[in-house]
Amino acid sequence: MSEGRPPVTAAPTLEDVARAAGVSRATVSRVINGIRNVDPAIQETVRRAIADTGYVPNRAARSLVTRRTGAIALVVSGAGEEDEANPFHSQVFADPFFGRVASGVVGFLRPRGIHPILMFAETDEARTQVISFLRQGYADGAVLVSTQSRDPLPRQLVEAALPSVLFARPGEAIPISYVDVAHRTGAKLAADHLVARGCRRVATIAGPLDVLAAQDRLAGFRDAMAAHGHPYIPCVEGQFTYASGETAMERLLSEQPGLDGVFVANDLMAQGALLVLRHHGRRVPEDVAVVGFDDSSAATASRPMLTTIRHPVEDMAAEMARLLLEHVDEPGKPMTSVIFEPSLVVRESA
Amino acid sequence: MSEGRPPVTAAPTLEDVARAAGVSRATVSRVINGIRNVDPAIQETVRRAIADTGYVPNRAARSLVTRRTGAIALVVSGAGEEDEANPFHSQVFADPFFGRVASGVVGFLRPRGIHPILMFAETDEARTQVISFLRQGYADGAVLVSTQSRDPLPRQLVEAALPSVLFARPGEAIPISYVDVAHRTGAKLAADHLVARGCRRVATIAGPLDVLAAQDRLAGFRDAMAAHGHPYIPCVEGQFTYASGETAMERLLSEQPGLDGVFVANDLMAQGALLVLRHHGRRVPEDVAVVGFDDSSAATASRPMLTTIRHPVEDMAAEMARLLLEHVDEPGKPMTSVIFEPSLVVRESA
DNA sequence: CTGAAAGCGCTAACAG
DNA sequence: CTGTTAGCGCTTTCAG
Repeated sequence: MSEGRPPVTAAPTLEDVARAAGVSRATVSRVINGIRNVDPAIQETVRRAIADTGYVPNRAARSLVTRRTGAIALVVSGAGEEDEANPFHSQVFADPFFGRVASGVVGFLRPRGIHPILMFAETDEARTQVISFLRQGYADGAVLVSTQSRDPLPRQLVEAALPSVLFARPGEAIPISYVDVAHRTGAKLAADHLVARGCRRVATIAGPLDVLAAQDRLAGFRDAMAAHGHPYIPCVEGQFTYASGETAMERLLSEQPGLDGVFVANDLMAQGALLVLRHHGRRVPEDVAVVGFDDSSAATASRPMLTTIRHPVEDMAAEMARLLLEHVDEPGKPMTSVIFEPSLVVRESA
Repeated sequence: MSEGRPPVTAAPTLEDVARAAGVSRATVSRVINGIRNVDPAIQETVRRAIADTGYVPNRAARSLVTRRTGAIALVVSGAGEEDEANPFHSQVFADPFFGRVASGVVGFLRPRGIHPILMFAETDEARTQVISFLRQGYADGAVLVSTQSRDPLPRQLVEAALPSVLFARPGEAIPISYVDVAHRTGAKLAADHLVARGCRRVATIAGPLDVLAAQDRLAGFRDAMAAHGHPYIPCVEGQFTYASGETAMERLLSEQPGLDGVFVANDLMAQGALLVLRHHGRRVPEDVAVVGFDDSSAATASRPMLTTIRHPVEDMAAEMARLLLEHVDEPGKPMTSVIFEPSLVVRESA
């Protein structure tokens, strides 16, 4: 606008602002960082100078001295059947669960002006890259959602002393903070509901049993059913995917043709199961009652809509981010775990 | 292990490596950055020293001097019905289209050691934040997927001279690179198929008409049908969501009870439409043929499986990332557009 | 082919 | 309350 503005080529620096305001760099720095002890009048002058020059702080320079980047990584770790046409990250995005976690993290971080760096770590090489990436100072820490309990990344993060928080209890006992849901309580809710409905021949489709959550849901369900007088619950293992739900239901039906109730360890598999049930002419919930787990978008998208166990994934993810920020701000902070309680959502399928 | 390693507190710097290798910082810097003109023997010594000290370059220091961050932003811009329980980012993650874009971007970037920063820009405030964020040097540029044609962000990016590439042609004519698919060709493919099947009373469910892609699909479909001798094609506008597909189909059915074919502007809406059709006892494809668009996961998840128009979203996204990297490396590079050709995928619904 | 030296833009003591 | 002074760790001329 006026000729006072420097050519667009070089971005204005603190120095430029200081000169324009007739103060020192330090003073400008103080007002930018909201440190008090700056004369209100001068503050005003400085602010105007900032606006006039169009100054924007240089992040690299700042983090060089503060040793903080103000960024955090959202890493998804796991195994997944690697395959040219269907790489790991693509599988991850296809799972509504991941979307909810990401959404919760973003929802918490964004009002604080921070945006997550998205990383995937499905191979040893990728995991090494993640660690090295963080050590280079691309981010101050990581929130991690892992899809298998044998994942070595949590331990690697701890060993590298990188602030991090997990979604779900780690497979091995290591000093790291995490958030989780009371899977067994959720499974019990499902069992109680099925029994209350009058189901007598109940089976279950579990998740992949190398995932702790899947183990807990299965164990919790069996325990609760045992308490109701049902000592044996047939089980088929799935992979938490739609297709594996179909396959599992198919098998369950052939092995237990008389079943009248099934607890499925997640909604995606339950959706697949529903389809197979219909194919076989079983009415849901009249002939077979189905209870899912997660209350994901699949629960309301399927027909009949799923009765399921809801856990507050977004809230849990937000808490995970909150904990991470605490650990970043306060390196000595002791580890914590935050366990959320699930609840039963009754819809049409049971 | 040995007492030679410094206490874990301070990360080793170039200086440390140089000392360990008995050379200068400059030399170490050269071997790290793969600059030739370094004696092979010294190179070896330096490499060993790097390994011994566990040195990792400091990104902030590097980008302070290179003026490059080595990071790029993946920004999703748009409107979306903001609502406490269902914020924009959560809607985005629920759409399989976004997952495919993200997956394509990640697939391209990851082998190159770069990880995207995820940002959402659904309000003016958020958009300003995105610009300021980029100007601060959090990333070297942005790939942008926008959900509405009036989005001001593309222009803002151009004005701020920030390297960026769009997914889809911008709503206004501005000098910016983008990738897109030939929507009209895709719509024509659908029309041809429906006509070839013998459909005579055809209607369409369009996407939100403030989205260019939706406009093009509708116009392309109508043009092609006109060429086949069908001058008038009833249309109901949807929002590219599952629920809006249901609503739209419901309306179409009441207004055009005799229809025997429908082109739905994306798979998610088509999935909703399928459900309504079944509800009303119409067999698909026998009574009503349905063609979707996208070939997203919804296409194979719905029953019957969708006949749809496939476009290579992942490839397009990868190309978008590739273009961005080019623009970052070569600031003067002229703008380009890359248009991909769609194809018809015949499954069960038509 | 290698080293010395000059910053990149910012914050954080430390004086005043 | 404000200015001066050191660097943060790295790349990059410029000499040698």
